[in-house]
Amino acid sequence: MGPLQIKELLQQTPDAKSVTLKGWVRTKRESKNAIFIALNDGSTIHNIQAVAAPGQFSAELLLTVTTGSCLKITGQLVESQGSGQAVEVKIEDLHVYGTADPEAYPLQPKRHSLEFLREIAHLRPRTNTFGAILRIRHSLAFAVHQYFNEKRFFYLHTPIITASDAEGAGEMFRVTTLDLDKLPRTEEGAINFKEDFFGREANLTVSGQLEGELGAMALSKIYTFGPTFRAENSNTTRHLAEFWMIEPEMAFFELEDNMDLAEDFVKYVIRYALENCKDDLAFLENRLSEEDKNKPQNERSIPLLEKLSFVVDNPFERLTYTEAIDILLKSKPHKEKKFQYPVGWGIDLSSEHERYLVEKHFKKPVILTNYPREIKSFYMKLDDDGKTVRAMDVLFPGIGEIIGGSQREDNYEKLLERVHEVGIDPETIWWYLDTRKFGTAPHSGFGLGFERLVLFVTGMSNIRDVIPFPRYPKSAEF
RNA sequence: UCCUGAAUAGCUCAGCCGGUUAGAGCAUCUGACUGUUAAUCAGAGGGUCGUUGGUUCGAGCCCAACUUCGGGAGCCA
Repeated sequence: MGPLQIKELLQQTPDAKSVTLKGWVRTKRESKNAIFIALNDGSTIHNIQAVAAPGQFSAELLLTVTTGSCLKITGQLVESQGSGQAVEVKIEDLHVYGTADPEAYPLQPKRHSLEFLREIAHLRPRTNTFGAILRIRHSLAFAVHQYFNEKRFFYLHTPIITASDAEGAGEMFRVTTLDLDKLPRTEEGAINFKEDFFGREANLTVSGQLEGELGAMALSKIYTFGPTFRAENSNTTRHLAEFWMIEPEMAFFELEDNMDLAEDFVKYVIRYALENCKDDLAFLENRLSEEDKNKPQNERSIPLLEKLSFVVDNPFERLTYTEAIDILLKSKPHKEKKFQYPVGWGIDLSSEHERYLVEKHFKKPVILTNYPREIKSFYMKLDDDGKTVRAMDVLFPGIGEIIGGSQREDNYEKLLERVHEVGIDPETIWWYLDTRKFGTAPHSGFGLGFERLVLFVTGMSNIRDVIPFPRYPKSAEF
């Protein structure tokens, strides 16, 4: 099963047993009586210190041990003579797997900007910051599956390629095998997609929800967790063209059950990270507070662990859209005309409004419900007043909307009416409408953008830094 | 896509009112020192200033376009 990793070795008792280390050099320090090599293999944020005696190895060999080079070291695990670490490895044999020319290797032992690291996304996982982020990302993904498994949800694999263009969740990436230089035409001159691979137009999915509902109407509780694609020309710190989405869908869940699940779920995965990623979170918290030292007092943020614990330990604030509008109308920024966009019943809340509610008024996560039907999707269940729908958005400080969900319209006639209203051809989603024809049931679900969750938990500020290889307009290098 | 700011050494930045040979810190290399902790001290090498065009006797600095990046907004998860 491979050699012991540094994470395990650091926990062992230093009894001079022979061990093998494999990893990448972070720093090398040479002194009169000893040569110190800090080695990291990504299993933990911590490095292990390996020590050689001067003259033990040739100068030529030592010259190739530079930051970024990869080594295999065998030696004895002993108690460290220096302070700063409990154990270290007394080197007996040293082999260089791969060198890293210090003049050419871009990661040197100094602080680099996140913007620069984005340009070298193939190497940035080797930094402390990205190592921590990627390990936390893994733990959160694992917690997602563990949570749903414990709650008896089934993991449903919804298609990545879809022929449905009715979801209305955004611009789509086209999938085709047609020769772009020689497009087949119909007699009318339009592109003839009958000759395309699927015999029709196809795209990358923008959401697995509609297929998720099909699963819920058979298995009762399902969730999806997969990549999602939006061809929007969005250039922000919160959007990606390719991102991972978690979408549970539950039969016999009403809006309140949906909210309970969303809150419980988010708290569970954050708690999992708090319990299982202590070292990485502590590193990121420290990194953030170092950054904060350069900021004026009033712009400093609360420490990361404190922020996460607060979210886990306190109930989310729940209120209706109508109540939220009332709060905004009575708010100071509205009275002083500080809002850029006008406030009034019927508006789609802009991020300044959401930020006011979450960050200024309630100072905690907020769940907004019962939005006007006009600003929400066709599949959301109409309230009895006919004006609002059973929608819910979970808003997080600094992130904005992290979850969007609703109770779904389960009445065939009402759903069909909405389909016509928003201009969807019912023929294209006949299979979706069939669920309301055959054994319809009240059901609910929501979607959570995984990267936004990772953004919140790591305290990072740009979504491009919480996915290994971000995809966004004009960027698909790696 | 819109608004706004930026682009100078490997990285992070400074560069005065347009004027001789473009500076610093970190990194790298060399030396000294040291059971060191992203060590410390000294020295060295390294850039034609994003691209194109323009204004000018003269442009890193002024103007225009383009490209890329940051921040904000919209769309959303």
